[in-house]
Amino acid sequence: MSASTRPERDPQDTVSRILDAAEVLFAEHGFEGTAMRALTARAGVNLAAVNYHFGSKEGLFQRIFQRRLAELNRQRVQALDEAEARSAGGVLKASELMDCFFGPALDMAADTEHGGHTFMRLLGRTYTEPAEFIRKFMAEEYAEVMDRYIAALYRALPEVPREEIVWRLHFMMGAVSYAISGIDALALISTRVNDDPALLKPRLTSFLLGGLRAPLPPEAGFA
Amino acid sequence: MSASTRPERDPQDTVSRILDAAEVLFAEHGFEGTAMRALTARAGVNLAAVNYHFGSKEGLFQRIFQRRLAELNRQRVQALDEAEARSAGGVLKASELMDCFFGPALDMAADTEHGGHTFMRLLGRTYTEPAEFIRKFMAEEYAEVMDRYIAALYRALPEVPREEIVWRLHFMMGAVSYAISGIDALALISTRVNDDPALLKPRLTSFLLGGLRAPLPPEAGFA
DNA sequence: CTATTATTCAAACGTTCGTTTCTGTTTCTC
DNA sequence: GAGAAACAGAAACGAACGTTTGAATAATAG
Repeated sequence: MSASTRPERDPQDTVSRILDAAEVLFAEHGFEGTAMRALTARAGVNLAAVNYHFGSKEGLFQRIFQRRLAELNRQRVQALDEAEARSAGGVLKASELMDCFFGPALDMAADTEHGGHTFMRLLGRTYTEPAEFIRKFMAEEYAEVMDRYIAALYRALPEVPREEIVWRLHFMMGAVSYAISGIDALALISTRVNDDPALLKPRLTSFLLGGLRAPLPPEAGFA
Repeated sequence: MSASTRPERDPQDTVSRILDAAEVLFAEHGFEGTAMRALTARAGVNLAAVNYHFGSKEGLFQRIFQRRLAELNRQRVQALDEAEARSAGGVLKASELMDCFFGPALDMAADTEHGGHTFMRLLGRTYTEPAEFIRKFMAEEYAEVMDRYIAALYRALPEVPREEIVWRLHFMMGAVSYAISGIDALALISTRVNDDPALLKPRLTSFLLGGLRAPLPPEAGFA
């Protein structure tokens, strides 16, 4: 059994096995709550493999976000590019912009076969546990796409002050993030509800559009 | 220096000093990310004090939620009771219900002097890191208030299916939670924005109402 | 005052953590 | 096929973790 045995493991396999296992465990137990030994055991690799391939646990965490978040925001920018090209200089409607921005995120969240859903849950978690070492990275990754969408939304809704748009985009991202983290939090507020993921997107879209186009709040601060 | 020295420490002080310090650190670094030694050092108490007074780290975590969450949901039920009494059997408007439900949360989040703001940040985190031992407790704590508000919202908006109301309440809680966690996540999406906490409440309320009253999504699922 | 209880404290417990080291094995290069 | 580079694997590293212990001190009751 020397010349006939095939190599038992794909050479590039170890890295992606670690990434997949880590995505699941980080999403489930958080960064601090995930032990290297549990992680490597799930991936079926040696304990030292993470440090060898990613340098450290933090390096692994960062790499997970790189491969997913870059792709997500690339899709968002591309969707906006295409929509703007289609409109030929005209102003895009807010509903179109919403589809371009949240569509890729919701599609990724609906993908349960390639880990997209898992990553979106992890992303939702990470917004609320802003580890210092990931904050700067996230800000860079989001800078371009945010600037472009805020500008486009302002053109679509000139009657809404720019600052209000920033706030409402913030609110919307919160709603989406929770909607994706989904069943867990939903079970908190009511037992047994139809959680068909195919229905989430239209539900969420109409809710978000309603919020985005809501009447402006009464101006406070006159005293 | 024997008879003249006063007792140096308030007897009940240790417990609340621990609770306050833990609230801050759990909100900042999460449950797993907070070390007992860092916690007791911040509180200025002995390392063993947490286990003595709360049994365990988990016991302390649970106690934090008991003292705040019970009060929060008590205010919500009371606000609903009073509104229903005022209306004398009439149907409450959705905007009134929103004020009753989210008002106490936003007020608590605006209280930076007694730790209310810190706790609401911790609460937002905890929704997304559903530790098994806290999930059941949260569900119990929320059961009554959720049932009552969902029923009241359905009376206010009979044209919106009950299931849609549950979803939209879910979306709204997500938006509120992110809005409260606030500046941190907001800095991600745009630099320099007016973050006056007094303006948050009206901003958020109009956004939420817009979403709650939005046109229903196109019915999917005929295929 | 004495006896009892409640609390504080320093020290140590055993365990688990992320990381490193070093040896063995495979894979590529010439 | 020899040498170099890349990778896998077992074992150990020191540090930090949550918790426990037992003695010292403060408060309380009879």
